[in-house]
Amino acid sequence: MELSSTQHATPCRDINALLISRGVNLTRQRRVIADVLFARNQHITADQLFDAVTRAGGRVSKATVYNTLGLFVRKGLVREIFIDATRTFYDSNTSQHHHFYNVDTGELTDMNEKVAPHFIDQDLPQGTVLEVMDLVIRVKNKSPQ
Amino acid sequence: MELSSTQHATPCRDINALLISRGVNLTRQRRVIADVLFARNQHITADQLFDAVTRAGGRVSKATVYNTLGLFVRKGLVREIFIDATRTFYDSNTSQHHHFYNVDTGELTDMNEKVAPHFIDQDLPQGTVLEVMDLVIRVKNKSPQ
DNA sequence: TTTTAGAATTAGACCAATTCTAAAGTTGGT
DNA sequence: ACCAACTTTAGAATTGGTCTAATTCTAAAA
Repeated sequence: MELSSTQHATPCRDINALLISRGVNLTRQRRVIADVLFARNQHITADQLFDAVTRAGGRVSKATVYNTLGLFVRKGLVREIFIDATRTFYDSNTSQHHHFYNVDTGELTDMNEKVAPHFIDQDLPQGTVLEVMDLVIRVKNKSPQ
Repeated sequence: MELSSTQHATPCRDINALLISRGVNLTRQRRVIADVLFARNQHITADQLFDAVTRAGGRVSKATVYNTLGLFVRKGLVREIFIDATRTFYDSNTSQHHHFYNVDTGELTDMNEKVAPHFIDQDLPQGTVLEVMDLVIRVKNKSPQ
C-alpha cells in the first residue's frame, strides 16, 4: 500500500466501510477514486476526477472513472448534476439540496437550505414515483451598469 | 414560395412578425423551422426538429437547425432544457414553468402550475442576477409492487 | 497454498450530439 | 443591379461518454 502523498487525511477505514455498506466491492481503483472524491464536498467532472486521481498517484483508467462514478450514482454515494450537453458534475454531497450555476464563470455552488423551495412531492404524474429533484438556478454576473 | 403541405395551419404572418419583433432576420430556413417549432407547444430535440422540418418539405441542413435553435434561445423564443449529456430538449413554450422527466419512458411533461414551487428569487449569489430557473423532477414508473 | 469463477479494469475503438470551417448563396440598403 | 454583411451548407472535427474483448484481480473453496 504505497500511499505517498497524504495531503487529504481521509480516514481510509471509514471510506472502505462506506463503500461496503452500500454493496460496493472493494478494489484498489475504487478506493483511490473514493478517497479523492470524498476528501471533501465538491462538484467535479469525470475528467477532473481522473486528473485528480492521477495526480494523487492512483493509476486508474478513464473508463474506470466513468464506470465507478456510474456505480456510485446507482449506489447513492454521489449525485449526478447535468448542467448542459457538455457539463456533467458529480456532487460528493448527496444530502437533498439544490444548486446555483453561474453561466459566466461556470461555477456551481450549493443553495442555502433557507432559499430552497418547499415542495409538495405528491402530485407526480400518474403511476410514477419520485426519483430525484434537480433544481439548477442559472445566474449570470450582474453587468457593471 | 412552394409550401405544399399545409397540415399545420399556423398563421405565417404572425410567426414572421414574432421573429422580426425579436430581432431575428427572416430567411426561408428560419421561417420553416419556426413554423414547425411553434405549430404547438412541444418538447423537441434538435434531431427531431430536423426530421420534422424535413418531412414538412423544408430543405434545411442540420447545422442550420442547431444555429437557429441557438439563435432562438438567445432571443428568448424557445427554452433549452438539459436532461442529460445526450438529451437536450427545446420547449416552444417559454412561459415560466417546470418539468417532469420520466427516466423509464424518456417522456418530458409540463408541471402543473399548482404543483410548482414558490420561490424567493432574491438571495442569489453576490453580484449575480437570475438567468433562468431549471427544475426537472425525475420520476420513474411505479414498480408493479 | 492453489484453483477457480465471477467481477473489475484496461486501451482503444466506437458513437452520437454538437460545433467548426470555409466556400457558396441570400438579403436588404443604396 | 451592386455590395457588404449575414446566412446556409456539407462535411470534417471535437467532445463527452460508452462498448468491447482481452487481461487482471478478488475472494472463497478446495
